[in-house]
Amino acid sequence: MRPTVHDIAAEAGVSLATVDRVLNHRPGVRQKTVAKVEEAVQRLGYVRDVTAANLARRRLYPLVFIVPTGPNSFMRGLEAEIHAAAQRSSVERTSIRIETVPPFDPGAIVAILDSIDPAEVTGVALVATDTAEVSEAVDRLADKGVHVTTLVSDLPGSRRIHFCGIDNIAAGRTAAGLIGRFCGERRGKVLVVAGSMKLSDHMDRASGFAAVLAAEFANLGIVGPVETNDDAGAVSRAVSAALDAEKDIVGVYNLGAGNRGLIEALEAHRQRKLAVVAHEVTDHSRRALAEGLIDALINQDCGHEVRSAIRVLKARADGLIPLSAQERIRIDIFLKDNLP
Amino acid sequence: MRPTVHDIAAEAGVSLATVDRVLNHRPGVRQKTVAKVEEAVQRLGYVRDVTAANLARRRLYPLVFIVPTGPNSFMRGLEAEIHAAAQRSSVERTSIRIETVPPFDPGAIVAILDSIDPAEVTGVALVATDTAEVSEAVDRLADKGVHVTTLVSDLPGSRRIHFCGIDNIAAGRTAAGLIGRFCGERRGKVLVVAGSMKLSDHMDRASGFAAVLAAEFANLGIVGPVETNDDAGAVSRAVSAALDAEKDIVGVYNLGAGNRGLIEALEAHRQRKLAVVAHEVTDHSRRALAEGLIDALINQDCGHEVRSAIRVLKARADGLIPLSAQERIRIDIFLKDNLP
DNA sequence: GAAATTCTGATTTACGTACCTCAGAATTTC
DNA sequence: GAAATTCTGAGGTACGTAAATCAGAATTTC
Repeated sequence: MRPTVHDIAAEAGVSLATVDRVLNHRPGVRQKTVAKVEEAVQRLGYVRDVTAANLARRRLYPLVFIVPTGPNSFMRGLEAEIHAAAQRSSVERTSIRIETVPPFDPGAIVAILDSIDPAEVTGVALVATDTAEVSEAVDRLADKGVHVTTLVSDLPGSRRIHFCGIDNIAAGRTAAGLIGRFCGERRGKVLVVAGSMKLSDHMDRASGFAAVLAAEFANLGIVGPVETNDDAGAVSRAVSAALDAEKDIVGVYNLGAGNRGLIEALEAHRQRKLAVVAHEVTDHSRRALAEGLIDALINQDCGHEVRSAIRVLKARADGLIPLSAQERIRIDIFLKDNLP
Repeated sequence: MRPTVHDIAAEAGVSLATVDRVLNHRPGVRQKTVAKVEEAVQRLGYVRDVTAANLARRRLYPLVFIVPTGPNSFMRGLEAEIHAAAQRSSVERTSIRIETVPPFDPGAIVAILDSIDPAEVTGVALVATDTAEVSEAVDRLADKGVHVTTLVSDLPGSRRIHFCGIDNIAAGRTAAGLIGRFCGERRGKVLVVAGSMKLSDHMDRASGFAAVLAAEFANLGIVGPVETNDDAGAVSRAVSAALDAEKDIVGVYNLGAGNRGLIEALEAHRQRKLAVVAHEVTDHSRRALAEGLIDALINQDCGHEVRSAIRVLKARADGLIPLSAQERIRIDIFLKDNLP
């Protein structure tokens, strides 16, 4: 049988109240007694029953999620996953509020961050644009004792406690590895399309991609990255224009959103033999993958990301350090053959 | 505030004891009263607090895992993950016993399955060889009220409640998609190496691979599958022999274990340009991927599989139906660029 | 050495559920 | 309509922990 607080009270020769004080770092216990209790804990291998503790403590975890609005399918999927997590609130003792902000609008994010009351919120998860003002607002929140974790796109300089997203440099490298291998011996250029270099995830993907292409695929060069602000129309125009202008383009890597536009352009250039890699499985990209317009999709499971963010924020609220190995978000690669 | 049993007692105008009888399907309640209570549950949206319930009932989940012995790195990794899960037993209220059996030995599996006492075990997870005798032993256990889930390799005809593993047909298809694309315009053959066609996972991979190669890559044919019983020496000899005999082999797909042997053979044929795909990330395969001997690894996260098996068995023991979407194990693809 | 302060123990209630007993009400049976 | 049976309510204890109160012991202060 697993030992309880009663057992360690008996073992240490102190009362239940004292054990409780030591375990919960409450004052009013002599150093010598603390040592006795801790020794008993060690000896019996006591571990607190978290479920019983939470029951007794009636603990709640009020969390805030900040996500951009707009037609971006991935972000809408993310929001859906947050809603799904909110449905499980009663079971997980969370209470989740979703705040939406216009995309690419650091000011709006800052306004929300600054309006958060530390008495009412224990943790915040946000999809960040990587600018100094957002970073500073995150630090201000951290000062107030609210833990912040970034979601999908990181804020490397800030005091966020964790990043719930994929390693985007590795994602870019992977895209290069795929396109490079898909092109085989062919010589030519790869068109790189990005949303905004204000997003650290896009920056990272672009640099990872460029690095591997340069190092391992001497037969391939790069056109771009072209910035589109993740607008499908802009993506479509940019890709069409590039394909028309440069006849030696043999591959396309869309590292941002707006796959609808990418697909439109590809449909108009079906006769070109292109190795195409894009990000995120959505209804559109899934169809294009099945049809062979896109060769591979790199995906991050936003359900995992949301659940991971919640776990991390809850753990930190309880003063625990989350196991980073457990919380790693994987870079999923989908061909049409392993699409779920 | 989330409603409790007290609330629904008040709402239904009955006593706590009656609510308890209804919720736990205990006898002694008139049909009319049952309806009143169930209505109140609906109206207030009551959900049982599972943690409190488990606390009160001091529930334990004794589980048995059956895994093959032998040098197979993947199986050793699987066993390590089961041990890791056993470490968390006190938190998860499980008590996990690991039974090992010689690989490819249906008789040994049957013996263990038949020796399991339903009074002492609530669930079993096993790595199965797909033979009729094992399938029948699983059904006998199911009759006795012990839930069984398969792990890694499935037992399709049996009454196992769940398969914790990847879709191996899709895995084979994916391998074909990768090798096909990696080969580009080249013409030739792909060598397929398998462990044993007695394992349903190997069967499935082989058939998925063959189907996609035939349908989509007319330039490529198949040599094999060669059976090696997952022995590294046998794999090495088989690959070397095939590469020497057939000069038009342009790719190799090892769908079983024994990557050590595969790597040995590839090292001896470094001058050949081969698209190579294998399964499972281990120390050896990881190194070979980094060195470029292997182009891609298809992986299943055995940690996920073990944790999923535990969740499923616990849920079924409580009479719940696990969410199959949650429990899907993904087909991971690793290039050297996204290796964690 | 008395008073003030700090520490410790004993005891109690609570969290939400399970499960038990016992008495009394309601219903059925003869 | 009495007896037998079935149903329901009231109340309690338990699970392992948190948190509070209060009294008494130990220690410090003057």
